[in-house]
Amino acid sequence: MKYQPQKIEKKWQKVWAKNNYKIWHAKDKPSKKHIYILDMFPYPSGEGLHVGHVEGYTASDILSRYYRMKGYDVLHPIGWDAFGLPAENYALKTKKPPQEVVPKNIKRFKEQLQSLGFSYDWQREINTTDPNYYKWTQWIFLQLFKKGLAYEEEVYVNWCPSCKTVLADEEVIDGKCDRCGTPVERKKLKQWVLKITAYADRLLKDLNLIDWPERVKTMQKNWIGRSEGVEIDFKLEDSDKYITVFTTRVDTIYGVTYLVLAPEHPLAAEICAPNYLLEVKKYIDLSLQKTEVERLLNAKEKTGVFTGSYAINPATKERVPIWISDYVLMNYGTGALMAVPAHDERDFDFAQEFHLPIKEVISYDGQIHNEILKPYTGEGILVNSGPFDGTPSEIAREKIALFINARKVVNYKLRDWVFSRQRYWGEPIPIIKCPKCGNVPLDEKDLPLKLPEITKYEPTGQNESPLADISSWVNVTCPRCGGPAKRETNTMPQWAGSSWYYLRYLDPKNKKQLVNPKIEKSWMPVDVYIGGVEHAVLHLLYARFWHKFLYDIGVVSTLEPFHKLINQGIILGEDGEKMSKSRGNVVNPDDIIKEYGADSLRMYEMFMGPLSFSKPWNTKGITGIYRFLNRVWDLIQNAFSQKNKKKDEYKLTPEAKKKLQEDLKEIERLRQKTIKKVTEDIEALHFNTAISALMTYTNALGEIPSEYLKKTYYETLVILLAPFAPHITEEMWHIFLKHKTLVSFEKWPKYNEKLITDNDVIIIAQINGKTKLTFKVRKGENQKIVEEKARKLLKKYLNEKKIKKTIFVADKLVNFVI
RNA sequence: GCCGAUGUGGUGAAAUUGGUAAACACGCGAGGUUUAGGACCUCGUGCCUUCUGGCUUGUGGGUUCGAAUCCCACCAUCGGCACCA
Repeated sequence: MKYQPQKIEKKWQKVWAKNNYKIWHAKDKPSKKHIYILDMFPYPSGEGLHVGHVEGYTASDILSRYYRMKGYDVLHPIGWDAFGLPAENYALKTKKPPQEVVPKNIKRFKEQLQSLGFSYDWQREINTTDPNYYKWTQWIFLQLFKKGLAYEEEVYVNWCPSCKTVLADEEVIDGKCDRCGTPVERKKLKQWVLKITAYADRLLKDLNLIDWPERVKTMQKNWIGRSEGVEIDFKLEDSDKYITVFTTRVDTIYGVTYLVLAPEHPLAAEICAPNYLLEVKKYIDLSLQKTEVERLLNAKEKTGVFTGSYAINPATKERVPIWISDYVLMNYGTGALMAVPAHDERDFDFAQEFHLPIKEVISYDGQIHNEILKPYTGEGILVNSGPFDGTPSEIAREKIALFINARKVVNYKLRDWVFSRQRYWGEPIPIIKCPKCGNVPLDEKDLPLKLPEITKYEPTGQNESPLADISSWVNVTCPRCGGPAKRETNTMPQWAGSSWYYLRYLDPKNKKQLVNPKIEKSWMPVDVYIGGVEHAVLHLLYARFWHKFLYDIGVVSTLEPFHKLINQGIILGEDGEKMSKSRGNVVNPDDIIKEYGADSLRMYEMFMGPLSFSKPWNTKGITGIYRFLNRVWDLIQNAFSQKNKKKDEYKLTPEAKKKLQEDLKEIERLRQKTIKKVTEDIEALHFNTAISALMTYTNALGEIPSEYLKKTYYETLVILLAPFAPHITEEMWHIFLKHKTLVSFEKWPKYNEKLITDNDVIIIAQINGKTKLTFKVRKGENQKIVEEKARKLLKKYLNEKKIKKTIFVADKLVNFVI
């Protein structure tokens, strides 16, 4: 009988699917031995599943199947992240409403996931666009609102003219929209904002509690961007007003030769001297029109304008000119800075451009330098700094801060999360805008606030969501005063639903609570979370923020949602380039499954290399795995089909008999070794080497006539292979090994460390650290005997030379230094 | 520029408590089987060589009896951030 994956796989998928996948269903209250293994849930796009999904999902499936066989209660759920721009844009493109397109895409994704044999708990399936789900997304928003962490503010926001909506900072890459690549514009708009900055410190600090890849932690650290410094007030000349600046380097205050305000700074126009006003206004207008891309393009060439006004340096009492320039960002620090051109590159460039003085105050060698060709940005000894001359930077910072009465502050690069979108396909924000009462939250009992079905869902581009056009939905009475009011028409961003979905899996049908606290406590946190690195500062940061908030209001019991994070690498096309339609190098999993079967696809992707590496696809490589599965199939089929095969040891020559005895001993050692290797490799997610070990074991089994091998040897292979290739192993277990049970729930074998090592060990014989030969001795053999043996064997190399030193490592090596 | 990761055969890679470098595959070569192709099976396959051995883990140095592995400097590739005061 030939191995026919197409037939076998369908057959076992049907068996597993019985009673809505009951066999994979996790208990609400697990036993102590439990593990929560989570995938980043897919966005059901129109393109269907790609091989990158398959990689991460196979890894988590192997883990889940392994831990089930180990006797764990395993929670391994899946669902759909279906709100947001991609689905809406796809709907617009195909001219069908999202309500129609999204379920179709989900259906296709579900079929694809099932065709791969993933052991998901489908009874816990969730969908972020289901009102029963987003009811709780809206509920979380209301809690944030009640705690003052969701607020409306007129801010400069990123506006994508193509997607016709505002974007969060995290969604802007190099000044361009993350979705469509259009350069974003700056617009001042009133938007809903979530106060993620209130959690900046904890988001940073608690990175120490979690087992995440270093690079993801670093990205989050950089994104949060904490820096300690001081705020200093510079009094304006001839006025009582102050300009407050932020600096991390108060030690350079004697080197301040001018101040700079951001063009958006509220005082920018106000402080301007009358005869400079025209110029200043022109500059401000011009810089506000620039897109972020334009502004960054010529970052090296500084532009700016003098206001004609001066402020007083609180340390030197000197007057310093006040300039305006777009190299100062309004949304960092105070939107104003003290410029120290001698010790800051940007200030240096600006000072050169406008011929402003450059004054050295930090010396790297204690000397004073007449000419400064390059700013020195490091620390050193203060010079030209009055009473602080000779003080090291670090100490000077403390002393000067005290001297001028500066306030210690901590600044973050992290900005509050712009949370409203002017688009249709998202969760409606549950707020009513009343002319009298302001923003009134919806009563919790009125949730979910359903997204109305409409015919015109194209974005308007008028800073409003298409929902604004449905007067029957928009116009309501104020729940507080009963007067006429309107609903908030903006919707939530794509990231809302995914910021807490891992909690809903625990209790997906609960109508009264987001999650039952008892169930939450018994499963959380997520033990292993597998997904792409592209979410490092988006989803993973937002989810941590919401989780910490939910912790504060008592909904969850853990400080962090995801204990261990694994990033799978990107699978590149055969040409080594990123897979893309335009390059024509996309590999479709459906085609591979059709030709080789899901088991081969799963195993190939695991065999390609370490999970976290980016690696190119190689269709030839999959034939290697396919051949392997065929070999396993034939091996086991042959072993159990030739009924008449008999042991005929008596026919063997004494030498052959001896060899057989040794081979049988060796294969038992290898079996033990393989169990150990596969077990440890799965737990460490080293699937590529686990598969190698299985191949080695299979090759060795093939060397020995099956009539001399006990059934256990083949069973071990099938069991160890089961998490990787669930279909073929289920079939072999049933058809060839004649079991009535499912191998998916067979007990994972244990190994015996004692049986792994031989009585004989191989000793490496070296001269001056170079290996010359190896020889066998009994395990634990006496040092003298081993050395003597080595000396004899190495005679021709040693030839009478004096041995200066001998290094002996028990059971490992002898090294003669001559 | 800053931060992070990585560098080993023709290819994907293995070996990380320092102890036989290249496991397991792909590819390639030879042979078998086959009408042929494909599939399958067997053997070989880091480089150089005077066949004795010598060399080899991005480059250069160091520590050590011994380094892919530890330390220092440099180079390259990938990813992230980038006028953040």
